[in-house]
Amino acid sequence: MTALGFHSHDHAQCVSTTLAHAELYCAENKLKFTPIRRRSLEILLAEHRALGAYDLLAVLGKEGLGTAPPVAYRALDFLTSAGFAHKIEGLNAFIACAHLGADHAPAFLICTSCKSVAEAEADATEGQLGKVARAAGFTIRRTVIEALGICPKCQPEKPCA
Amino acid sequence: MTALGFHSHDHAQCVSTTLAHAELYCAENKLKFTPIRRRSLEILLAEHRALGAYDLLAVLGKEGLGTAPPVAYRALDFLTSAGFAHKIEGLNAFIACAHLGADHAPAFLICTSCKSVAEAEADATEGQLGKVARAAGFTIRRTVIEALGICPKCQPEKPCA
DNA sequence: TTGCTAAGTGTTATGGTATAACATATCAAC
DNA sequence: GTTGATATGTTATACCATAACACTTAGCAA
Repeated sequence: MTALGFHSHDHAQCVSTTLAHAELYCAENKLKFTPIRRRSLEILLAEHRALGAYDLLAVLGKEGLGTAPPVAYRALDFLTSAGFAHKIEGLNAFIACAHLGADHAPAFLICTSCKSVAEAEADATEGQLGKVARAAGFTIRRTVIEALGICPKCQPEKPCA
Repeated sequence: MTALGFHSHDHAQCVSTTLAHAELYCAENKLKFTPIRRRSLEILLAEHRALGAYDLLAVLGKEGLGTAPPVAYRALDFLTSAGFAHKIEGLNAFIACAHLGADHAPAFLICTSCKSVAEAEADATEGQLGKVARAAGFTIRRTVIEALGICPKCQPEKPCA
């Protein structure tokens, strides 16, 4: 279980391979990876940051792909349903999935200084939350696990670039 | 570590003792527990459910304590800062704290059927999230840990009253 | 081909959440 | 009683999200 997002990597490749996986996944599951949806995922992938729906919409608008809010929300609904993106509840914003394809319980480390977001796997049913839930007779359907704080690049010793 | 909220209890007493504790805490810390703030906490305490800011505002309004949104948000800011209430990010709603006074990292079990909310303690820095954060060199300042699911009363066998 | 159906898109309007900004009032400390 | 800090009143606005309906497109069946 590692947290992707705070270390450098070949970003162009990370984008293109993720898109390719999404393409494949849609083909296998008879999902329609339309231009708006594909482009929306590309836009999210372009950053390891969470984007608001209206941020996404602004980019789509510039490219002639739609200007009304439902355009963005529909694309985001599709991407989150397919597991290609997640919503960061603490920010009312969305981010491309870093572990594409798997049905998983994501956890996020969110830097409040530079706004970058790292995604980790956290099977909550095995952690403290799972223990509490079982003890209470509570059945977990979905978890929201987010840590707000300071990423390694933004630690006091080396301020964020 | 237990999850309060899904079992029955003496609610009137739970409200009054919590208010008394809040009163004491404010006196000790030179915080001003004004009528709006006190009444807002009472309103939240009256339910083991999360209330939206505008739900709270509606009640305050009926009682002549203010009708404009900032009234509710200021009261909620005070209550959350003092640790008397928490925001449930997944619901954009607020709930009275069940472990008043302690500076703690709350975790919530939220029933999507009857909307009741249980609060548990979850010191995230000791769990999986803490491990991931340390491995990534990330410093946690605040955590959002919420499980959406079905509470014991709402399990299929015994539908929610 | 035609026609049906399901899914996607375009658009308008509206609802729900949250805060900026500035005026006024209150209260404790000096 | 003046000052300064904090709280409140108020208006306006910004941001986040969805309802509802018209229209289009793709895939499939007769």
